[in-house]
Amino acid sequence: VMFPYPSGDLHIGHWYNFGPADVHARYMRMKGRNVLFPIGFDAFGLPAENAAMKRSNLHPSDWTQNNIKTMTVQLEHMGAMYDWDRVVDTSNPSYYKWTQWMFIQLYKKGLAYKTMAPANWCPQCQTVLANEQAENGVCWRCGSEVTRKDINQWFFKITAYAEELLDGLRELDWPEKTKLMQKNWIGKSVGARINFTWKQEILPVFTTRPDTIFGVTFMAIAPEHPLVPSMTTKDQKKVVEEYVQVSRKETETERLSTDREKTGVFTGSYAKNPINGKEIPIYVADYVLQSYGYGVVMGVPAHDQRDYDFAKKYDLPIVEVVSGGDSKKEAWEGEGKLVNSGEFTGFTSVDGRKKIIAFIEKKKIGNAEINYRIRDWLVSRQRYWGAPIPMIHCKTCGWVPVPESDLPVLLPRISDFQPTGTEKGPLVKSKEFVETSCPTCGGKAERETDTMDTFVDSSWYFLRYPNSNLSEAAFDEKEMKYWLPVDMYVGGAEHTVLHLLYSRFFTKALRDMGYLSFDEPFRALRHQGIILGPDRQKMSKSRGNVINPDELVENFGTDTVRTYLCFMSQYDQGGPWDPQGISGSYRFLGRVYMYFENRKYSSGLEEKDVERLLHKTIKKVGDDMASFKFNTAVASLMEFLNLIVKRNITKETARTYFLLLAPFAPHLAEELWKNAGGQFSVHTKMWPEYDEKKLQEGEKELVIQVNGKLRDTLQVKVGLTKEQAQKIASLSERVKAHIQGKKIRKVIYIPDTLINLVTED
RNA sequence: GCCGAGGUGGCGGAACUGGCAGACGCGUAGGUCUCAAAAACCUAUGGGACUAACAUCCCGUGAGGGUUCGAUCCCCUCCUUCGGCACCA
Repeated sequence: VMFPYPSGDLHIGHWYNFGPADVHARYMRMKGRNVLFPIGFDAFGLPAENAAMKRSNLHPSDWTQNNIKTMTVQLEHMGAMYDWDRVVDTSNPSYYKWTQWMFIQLYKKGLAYKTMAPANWCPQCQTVLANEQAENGVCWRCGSEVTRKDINQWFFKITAYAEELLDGLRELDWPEKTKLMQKNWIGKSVGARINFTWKQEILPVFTTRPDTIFGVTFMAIAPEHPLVPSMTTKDQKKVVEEYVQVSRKETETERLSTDREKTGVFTGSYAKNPINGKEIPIYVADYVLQSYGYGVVMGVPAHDQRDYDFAKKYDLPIVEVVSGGDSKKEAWEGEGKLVNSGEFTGFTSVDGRKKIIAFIEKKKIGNAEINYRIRDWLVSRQRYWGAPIPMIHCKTCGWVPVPESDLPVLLPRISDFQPTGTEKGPLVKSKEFVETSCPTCGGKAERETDTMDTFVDSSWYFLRYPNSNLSEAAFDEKEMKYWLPVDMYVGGAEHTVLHLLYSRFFTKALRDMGYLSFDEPFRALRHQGIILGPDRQKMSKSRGNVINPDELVENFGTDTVRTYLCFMSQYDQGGPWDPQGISGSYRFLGRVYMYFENRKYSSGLEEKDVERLLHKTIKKVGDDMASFKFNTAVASLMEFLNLIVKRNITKETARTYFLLLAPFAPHLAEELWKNAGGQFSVHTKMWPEYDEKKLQEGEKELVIQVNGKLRDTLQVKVGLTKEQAQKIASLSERVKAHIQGKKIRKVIYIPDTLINLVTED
C-alpha cells in the first residue's frame, strides 16, 4: 500500500486503502505466495511545521514522532499482516541518508542541476512547488494562488526519460485511466523544428503541422522571450514593454485560462519564412508559452483556431493552405489537400508533412522533432522539515556534492524553523549548518539550505522495504532481486502524475546507474475509491461529516469494519458512507458465529446442493479476490450462509468456509477454525481448491421465451438437443397460450440456458 | 473547450461483455419472542393492471432512435454527474 503521511489520525480513507489491501495480501499468502506486506511513514512535510508553528513548544520532529506512535497503535487495530520489522520512516537519518545519496547519484549522472528559472511560488507556504503540485495554478497543499518567481532552483531531469516513461506504460497492469493520465501529462507531440529568421538571428519554432508552413502570416513570441527587447523597434517600445509588464504580473490562472481573448502587440520587426522567403510581422503574445518548444509560434490562422482568433482580432491575413474548411468561419484543423503551397500543392496534408520535413532537412532549415509537455521536476523547497540537499557551494569550485562518507547531512534541530519568505530556506539561519569547507579545495564554503520535496523521499521508499535496516547501503542486491519490483501496489488515484510518475523516473535512473535490474517499480496497480460522508460530500472536519474508524472498531469490531469496507461498494469506486450499512456486515458475522458456535456437524457425505454451492463459492471468492471485487466476494459468502443457515453441514465444509472467510474476518475465522479442531493458524493454511466437476449440475433451469419474452422456466436435464428442448418447451401451458395458432418461424437454442421460439408476425 | 469514467428500486450495489434485470446488503412493512422496548429471528418488498386468492398480463436499467429472435450490454443523437487536462503551437 502507499505509505501514509503521519497526520496523526488514521481516518476511514486509510482503512479503505489498507483494509481491503490486507484482505488481498492474506489471500495471496493463502495461495502459497511469500507475501511481504510492509508499512511505513512518509514523515517529512509541511503539516508538521504548520502544526508546530501553532504551538510554540512543539518541534516538527516531535509532532511527527508522536503521530507515528498513535498511528502505529491504530494500524495494529486493523489486524493487518504488516511486517513491523521493516517499517520505514523517511524523516529518520538512517533513511534520508540514502535519499541524499540518491540525490548525489543523480547529480553525478547529470540528472540533477541547479538553474534560475521562473518557478511556481506559493506565498502561503513560502516555497516553490513542482509543476505537478501547482494544480490549476493553485497550491496542492494549501490552495493558495500560485505566483511566478524567478529563483535559482534544483531540478531533476525527468524529461530525459520522457519517451521511456511514456513507452513503459504499455506493459503495466495499471488502470487504463491512470496510464492515460500519465500519457497526457507527458504529452508527446510529433512535429518539426523550423528555423525562421529575424535579421541574422535564427528564430526556431516547433510545429506539429509543418504542412501548413505556406499559411504562416505572423509570428507570435512569448513575453518572457529573451529576444523580445532587441526585437522591439523604437516606436513600439512603449506598448511592448507595457504588455510584457502586465503579463508578468498575472497569476498562473489568469495567464492560463483558455477562454479569454487572445491579446498581443506588434514588435515592429519582421521574420522571414525560410520556405518562401516571405516577411511576416512578429507579435508578442501571452498565449505563447516560453517553456514549451522555443517560445515562438508560427501563426497559421487558417489552420489553428488560436491563431485564427488572434488574426481576426488584429486583422492579419488568413491564407488557406489545406482544403476542407471554410476560412471565413473558423480554422480548419483537419486534414485535406495542400493548396497555395508552391511545389507541395496537390499532396495530401499527411504526405505533405513528410515531404516538407524532408525538404527542410535537406535545405538545413529545420528537422523532424518531438516535443513533450512534461517539465523537469523542481525538487528544492525553502522549508525546514525535509531532507537537506547534500550539496556545498564553494566560490572557487562551484557546486560540490557532499562526500558520501559524510552522509547523512543531518537536519539540525533548530527552534527557529519558520520560513524566511525569501528564496532561502530557514536553515540559512543556522550558522553551524551553513558554514563548512569545500570537499574539493578545502576552502570556506556554504551548504545548500534548501530541503528536498517530500516526493523525493517517497520516490524510492519501496526499494527500502526489503532491507529497511541495512546501514551500509541503500539496498541489498539479493533482497532486492527476491522481492522487487512491487507486484501489487494499492493507493489513491490522486498520485497519478506525482508519486507514481516520480517513482518510475527514479527506478529508471537507478537502473541506468546499475543499481536495479528492473525498469518499472510497480508491476500492478489498483486504486481505491474515495469514501464520502453520509451527506455525499467530501469528508472534512469543517463539514462535520467525518467517520471515525476508531469508534467503528469500538462498536462493531475490526472484522466487521474490514468486511463492511469490502462489501460497501466496488473497491475503486468508493461512495457515500451509510452509517446503517455497517450493521449488515455486523449481523452477517454475528450469524456466522451463532451458526458455528457449538455446532454438531453432520457425518458422511455433504449434501449435493451444499457441496455445489461451496465449490461455486470457492471459485467466486477466489476470482473476485484476484480482481479486487471484494464486494461480490463478501456477497457470495453471505449467500452460502443463507443456504446452510437452517440446515446441517459437515465439518469439512465448515472448515473450508472458514478458510474463505479468513482474509476478511481474520480474528473470527481463527476462532472458528480452532473450535472446529483446526491447527493454528488458519491464515497459514492453503486456499481451498474448487472441483470443476462439482460445480456442474445434473439439472438446469431452462429459460423459455416466445419472441424474446420470458414465458416460463423449466427444470431440465443438461445436454438436451434443440428438438428435445423445443418439445419440452411447447408442453408448457404458459408457452402454449402464446404460440397457439401461430407458426414457429425460428427457434434459437442455447444449450442448458435458453430457448426462444419465434412465431410469425 | 478537449480527454476519460459513469447514470440500474427508497438507498449502497449485482448481472458470465448480447440470453431470467435488481444477487447480496441497508431501509421499510408485517410477524415471533417480551409486561414493554431494544436486540435477534421469520416473511414480504421495482412500478402498475386484474384477482377473494393462486395465477396471469403490461411497463421498467438517464431521454429518443437503430441493429438483433433477444439490448443494462452494440451503434447514432441528446441530457446529466463525476474525475483529469486546460492556450503545449
